[in-house]
Formats: sequence, C-alpha cells, structure tokens
Amino acid sequence: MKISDVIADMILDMFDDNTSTVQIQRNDLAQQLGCVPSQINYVITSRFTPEQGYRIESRRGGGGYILITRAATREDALHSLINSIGSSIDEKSAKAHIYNLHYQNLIGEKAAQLMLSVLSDSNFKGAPAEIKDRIRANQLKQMLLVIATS
Amino acid sequence: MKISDVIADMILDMFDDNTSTVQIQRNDLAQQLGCVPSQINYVITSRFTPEQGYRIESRRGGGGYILITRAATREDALHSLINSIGSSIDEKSAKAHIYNLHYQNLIGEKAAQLMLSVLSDSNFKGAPAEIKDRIRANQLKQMLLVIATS
DNA sequence: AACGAAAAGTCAAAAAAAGTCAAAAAAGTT
DNA sequence: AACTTTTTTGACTTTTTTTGACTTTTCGTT
Repeated sequence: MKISDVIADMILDMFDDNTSTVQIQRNDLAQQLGCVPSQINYVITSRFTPEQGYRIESRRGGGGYILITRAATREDALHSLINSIGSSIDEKSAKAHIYNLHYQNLIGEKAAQLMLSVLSDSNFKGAPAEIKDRIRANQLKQMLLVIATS
Repeated sequence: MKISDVIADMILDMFDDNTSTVQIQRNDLAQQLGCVPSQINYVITSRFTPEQGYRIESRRGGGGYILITRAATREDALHSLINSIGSSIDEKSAKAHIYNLHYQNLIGEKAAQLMLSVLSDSNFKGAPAEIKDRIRANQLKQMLLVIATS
C-alpha cells in the first residue's frame, strides 16, 4: 500500500466520531511512519484540500503543529449552496444569498452583517468588474465553507 | 504545551475581570516556571505589544517589576487597530491581526475563521497585488467596524 | 559618592518545528 | 513503448521558540 494512503487513512482515523479537528506533529508522524516529513505536506495538499471540505492551519517553530479541520456533514444546505455558486457573482446576488440564509436561520445576525460588509461593492473600488465578481465568489464560498464547518 | 504559551496564559489569567493591569517579577516568574528569565521578555515582546493593545512599563534594580497594561475597551482596541491599518495590507499582516484579535479574545473563533477565510490570498487569484491589497484593507476595516459596533 | 547586589534588558546563536520545490521513481494510460 | 500523472525523497528555506552570555539600571549600604 502506498505510504501516502497510509498517512491519509491515519489522519482520517483520528477524526473519530464528532471530532471535527485533528492536530498532528509533522516530524513525529513522519518518523512514526518512516517517511520524510514533507510527505505529510504532500498528503495534506493532495487529499485534504478545501474542495474536499478540509481546512488547514499550521505553525512553525518550537511546539509547531498542523491542524486539520473537516467539514462536518452538518449543514448540507450550505454545501449545496456553495456548489451552486459559480466562479463569479455580483453584489446583488451575493447579498440576496446572504439575506436568504439569514432568513432561513442558517447563519446568524452577526455573520450576515460581517459577510454583507465584506462583499459590498465599495470595498472593490478601482478593480474591473470581472475581477471583483470573481473575487467575491471565491470569498463568499470560502466564508460559507467556514460557517458550514464550525 | 509550549512554555511561551504557558507564560502568556498565566499573564492573561492575571487580568481576570476588570483588572486592566498586571504586575510581574521577571525572575520569580521564570523560576516558578523553570525557564530562563529572558523567556519572559520574549513572550512580552511577541504577545503583549502595543499593536495588540498592551503597554509595558518596567523598572530594574532591587524591587524591580514589569507592568502590563491592557487597552481599555474592546471597542477602543478595535478602533485603534482600524485606524492603524492603511489603505493596503498584505495577506500575512491581515492574518496576523486576526490571530492577534482572537488571541486577545476580542473576536471569537467563528469570526476569526470567517475573516481569515475571506482574506486569504487564494480568493484573489488573478488580480494584481496592489488591487488585492487595497481591497483586502477595505474589507478588513469594514469587518472590524461591524464587529466593533455589534 | 562609591560599591555591590538585585533586578530587568539586549542580542544573537542554537534548536525546533513546518514549508517549498524540483528531481527521481512509480503507477497509470493510450 | 511512450507519455502523463502521481508519489516519493531530500536539500534548502523560513518561522518561531528557547537559551544564555553579557549589559544596563536601580536600590541599599558603606
């Protein structure tokens, strides 16, 4: 069996039932498995991507770590919304989605306001429309992903 | 757990509820924790900076001390941060601000994650750096404003 | 005033992580 | 077989923390 699969399985196993987050020590894990440390990076970047519902955080230096958070199956509604958003979205549609989510109680008041404020056209002054709308789509999807998994 | 985090937590704990100032004895604290005294300086300079709303005062010699004062209100801290952000900011600095705010308990976990996700460079692919950083600064400030007033 | 002890400060080297990147090797495809 | 994609490896980089030697300031005593 491929070492990369072993690593992936190991990480997957650490998510035992209702832990949505796993912390690893890169060098330790690598040594445990007898592979080079950068192999861990490979596995993470190839198998625990945001597209697959994972988010990664890490810290270098003494006491460093890698933190892997998975999208719990919790809010499928959010996921399907995420999937329905293309690679570009204008301000009005984005706002409509947010109002809607709030109306459906899928996101709270604060989250809604934050999202509205960040996606407002006024922040994007000076950028061409295509770029604005592409960035906005990325950001909206990222935010929804965070909300879906928290 | 990292000794530097232990020290930081210890100091944070001393601020419990309406004390806006904490006094420590560098050598005592170091000995208590079994670390070198300069480690305390490291923690202070890396985690209790003015940027993060702390002011440091100290005295050497017999009966010396280190005094750590934290910024008055959360709103003030947020406002001063907002004002300290110029019209442009790169991803790393933006993230650092967010981590710091969370670290200081001025923003919650969810808000921090949301903000991190939205400001991530990966959302801005294709835009020139100056535009990215300008948009990012606008967005960060808008979000902080929303948080400050909610 | 001068001295010595008791603090705190500074700085840079060493250590402890994690990240990057590209070459080599292996596995799949056509 | 030729080609493409994925995986493995390791050298090198960057970030963060830890440590300790040395400096400076302040206080109390002589």
